[in-house]
Amino acid sequence: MLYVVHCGTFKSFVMSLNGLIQVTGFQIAGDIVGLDGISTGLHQTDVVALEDTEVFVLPFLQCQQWSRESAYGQRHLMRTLAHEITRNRRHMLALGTTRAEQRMAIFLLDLSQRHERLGHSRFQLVLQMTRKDLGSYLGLTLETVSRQLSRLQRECIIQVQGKSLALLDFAALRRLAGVSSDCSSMTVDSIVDQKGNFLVAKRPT
Amino acid sequence: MLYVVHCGTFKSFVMSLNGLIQVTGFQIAGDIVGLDGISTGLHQTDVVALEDTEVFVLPFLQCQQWSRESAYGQRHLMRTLAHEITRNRRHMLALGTTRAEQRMAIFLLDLSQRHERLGHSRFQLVLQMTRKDLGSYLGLTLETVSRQLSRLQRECIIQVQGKSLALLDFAALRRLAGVSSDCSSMTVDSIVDQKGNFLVAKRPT
DNA sequence: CGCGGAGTTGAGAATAGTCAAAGTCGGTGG
DNA sequence: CCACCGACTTTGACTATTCTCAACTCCGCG
Repeated sequence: MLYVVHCGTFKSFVMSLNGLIQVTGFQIAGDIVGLDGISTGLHQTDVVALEDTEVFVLPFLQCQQWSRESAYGQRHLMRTLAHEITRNRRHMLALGTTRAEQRMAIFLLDLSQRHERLGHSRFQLVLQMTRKDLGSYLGLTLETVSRQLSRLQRECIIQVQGKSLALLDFAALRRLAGVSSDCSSMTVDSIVDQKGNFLVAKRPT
Repeated sequence: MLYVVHCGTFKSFVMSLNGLIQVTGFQIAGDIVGLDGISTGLHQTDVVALEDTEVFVLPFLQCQQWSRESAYGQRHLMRTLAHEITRNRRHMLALGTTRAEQRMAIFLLDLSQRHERLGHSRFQLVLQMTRKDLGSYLGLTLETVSRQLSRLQRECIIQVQGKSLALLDFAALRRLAGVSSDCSSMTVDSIVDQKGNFLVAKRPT
């Protein structure tokens, strides 16, 4: 099953056998839940609603049929999957190369942008997730999350009041995030070498 | 274009506008390169060969056609995409929840396992990537990578000699990795709550 | 009013990063 | 064939960031 979020917020997370949990994303209206199980029927990701929610249910079978019958449907499905992959890549980049403050800034900008795309304010939003969930998503402890938020508030970049949040200084946030927050505009193409060395050594004829 | 690796090793990485680079994976024989551009035709990931390599080229169009014409082809394509997603999720879990030592152990076990699946030794392998690439992949600096390898060697768990590597003590490696290395065996299904709260609040009729 | 979960804050510890120096390896050209 | 060069690696000392543990506060709810 796929689930298309109609309203509300979800968190999705993976769990390892030894009980470790990593939140892999937060889904709001328009997002799709359950992509990872699309072929096997088995989900490796769990999902929990963070507030009252509504979803549309989309059975895999129907999805596959749609994809087979219409070029548009196929294209759309693959685009969605590919988008999920690049989204995850960007998050990995954040987890692997940035510090707590920068990660937080990237997250806030991303959330704001998604809110805006839904027709809501980009300044005023609600953090439905707990600090712990947010920490897990960002690869930080809940204390570090709390401290970062406090710090951003002290510097008058945001204003936090429990779960409600106001973004006061986008310029500062973007500066902290590095330009990297909008790397979605990247269109680097295909198999290219950094230094002009060999790329694809040979192609079998 | 999709590229199926026939022999050799690739690294794939994403680059943010400000020049930060994160290696997102290493591909060996049997792996597929270029999935992220499958629908848009634009790749957000670059790929570089780490040694002499051969690849099979698979145009998107052909791929889509195959998928449309055969249920098996479609299933296979989606399975591949979904697998890529879960693989990335697992890596995110590692990046977000583990320490350097544990990450290194997980990586070594994973590499060994993939080698074995190709019919090679699971004890003896070659790290084609530089320490810097490996560090980038693991979200660590190259110095930390080097130190971790040295430490594992000092404890007689592995033996390193430049790029060639021998795994001496799998039990110890698995212990360090936590059981999490084989979370591929997880079959948790679908939308489930942690505490038995609501899951999907409502389903539109 | 008191309880409990969530959040904040502080102090000290641990982990990983930074900077710097020295060592290794492989390849190139004299 | 050997010396040298550059890229890669190792190691050490020091620093910065983040984690851990713990106390305390805030808020919603019975």
